[in-house]
Amino acid sequence: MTKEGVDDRMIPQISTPECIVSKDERLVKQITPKTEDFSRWYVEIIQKTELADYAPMKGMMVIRPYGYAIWEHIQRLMDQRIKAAGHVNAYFPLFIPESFLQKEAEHVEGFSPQVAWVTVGGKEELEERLAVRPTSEAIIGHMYSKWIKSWRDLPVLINQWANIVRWEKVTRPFLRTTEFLWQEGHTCHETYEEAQKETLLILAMYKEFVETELAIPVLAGRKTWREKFAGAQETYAIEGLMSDGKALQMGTSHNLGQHFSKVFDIRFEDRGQKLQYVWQTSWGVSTRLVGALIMSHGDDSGLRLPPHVAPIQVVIVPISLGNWKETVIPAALAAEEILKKAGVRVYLDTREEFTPGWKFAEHEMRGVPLRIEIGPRDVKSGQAVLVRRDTMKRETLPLDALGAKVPALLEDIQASLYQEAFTFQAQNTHEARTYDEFKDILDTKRGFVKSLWCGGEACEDKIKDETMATIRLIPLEIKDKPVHGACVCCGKEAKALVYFARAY
RNA sequence: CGGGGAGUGGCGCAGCCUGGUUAGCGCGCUUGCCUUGGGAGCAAGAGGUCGUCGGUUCAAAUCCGACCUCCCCGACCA
Repeated sequence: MTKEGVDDRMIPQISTPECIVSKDERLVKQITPKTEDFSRWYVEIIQKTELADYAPMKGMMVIRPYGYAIWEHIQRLMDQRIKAAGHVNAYFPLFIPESFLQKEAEHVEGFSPQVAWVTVGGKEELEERLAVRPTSEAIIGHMYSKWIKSWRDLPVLINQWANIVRWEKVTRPFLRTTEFLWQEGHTCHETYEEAQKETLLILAMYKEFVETELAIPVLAGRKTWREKFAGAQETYAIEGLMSDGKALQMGTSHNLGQHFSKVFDIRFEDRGQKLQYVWQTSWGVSTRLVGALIMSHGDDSGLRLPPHVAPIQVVIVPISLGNWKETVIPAALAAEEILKKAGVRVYLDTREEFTPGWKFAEHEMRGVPLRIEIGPRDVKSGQAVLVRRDTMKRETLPLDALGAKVPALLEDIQASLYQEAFTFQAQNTHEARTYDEFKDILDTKRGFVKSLWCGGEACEDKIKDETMATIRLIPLEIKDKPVHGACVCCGKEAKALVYFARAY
């Protein structure tokens, strides 16, 4: 499929209407309502809208064309940003020798429970078993040590788009699967400061990306020691609040310090002719973002896709009445052409085996941001009926105004989806000063809980044990502004203001 | 990994307890007619090794065992 075009294969392959519609009722009835059972709603949306399907192996899924098209838009928009920030793409091997993985002690300890191993090649037992990459720091570190000799070789700014395998015990489509797709950036710098600058630059880039393109507001901040990436010096992340009140980590950016350069011997001669270890970063976002889209914007009728990443931005449904093939179709084709010229991903649904009403419900479920209805009445009056998926509001528009108006309308939908999610996040972020207050909020309201924390792991663990909530982030600004007050858990002098939540 | 639930045409289910001709139903699918402004109607068709493997039995969707997969609640999880 072309960048801005809509491939025919993007249209539904299997359709299973199961309901008779009366005007005032919810149209898409084959999905369990969100409020009734969020988990069930989530998996049903994925299957019925053909985003993905379960593979026969535990924890693995097939990303189907409609779901993959969303990922391709995410890739495209993210790749542009990564390159604009000076990075280049490369590809490293899927397999990593066990000895490489074991060089960084914390790294191997953190990942070993989740690593899949290759022990046999053909019929030969391998001398050294190979890890299927759970992340690529080790293999990339090895290569960097060969490539970097001088400060003139720095910085190294490389990204790769790849698949990753982590043997998870509990899996859910898109949110946590045994194999997933992601991008991982791996950079090397002359100084700690430069690496730190890169780490925060990427964090800001992720936040801007997710908010601009996915219309999901996120918090950005630092992770606690407990939640940090195995092998990193500091981990930063963006966290979104899903519409069931649980937080989702949507991207991480690590300052690796010299942890990996020391064990992989990545050294360079600096400007003062001294041998030094490089300072590194790594960072990634994954197909989990597709899960975030579903859980942030979806409603009881199905998906609501932000126009920037929607495989189909506009669907034109011709109303088949009377001699519609002679009257309506030419008008619909003209409208399609105008929209294509305006850069809109448009699909004209001329399938005759489905009624217009059926198509309305189907495209609604699949989250198409804007529907344009053109019928005999409209052709006569030279207009079309537009229905936006986010608000379900309809308006009429002269046919010759489509080219000018629709792109702006799509931007408006994008903005309103963001605004709605932002309001939700704001309304579900609460402050708690006492532990009783804290527990009450988690029990009755969920969402983010903003509280003071003493910095002790004992409190962090106790809160997790008792409430299932974890520290999602320490906001960045608190480093500069010391806090005053008591820890929400132990009451001792607090060191930081943090966001807690139950998380995926 | 622990506790609970489930697996029968593409989807949703009945049948199982109490084994016995041809495994049913709704939706979808195919063909034809007729329709189409919010998931139309009629008619005729196609589609199943009942999750897998093994056991009991003259006989297994049904009883027994093991395994696989999914869902829920925990434990674990950069």
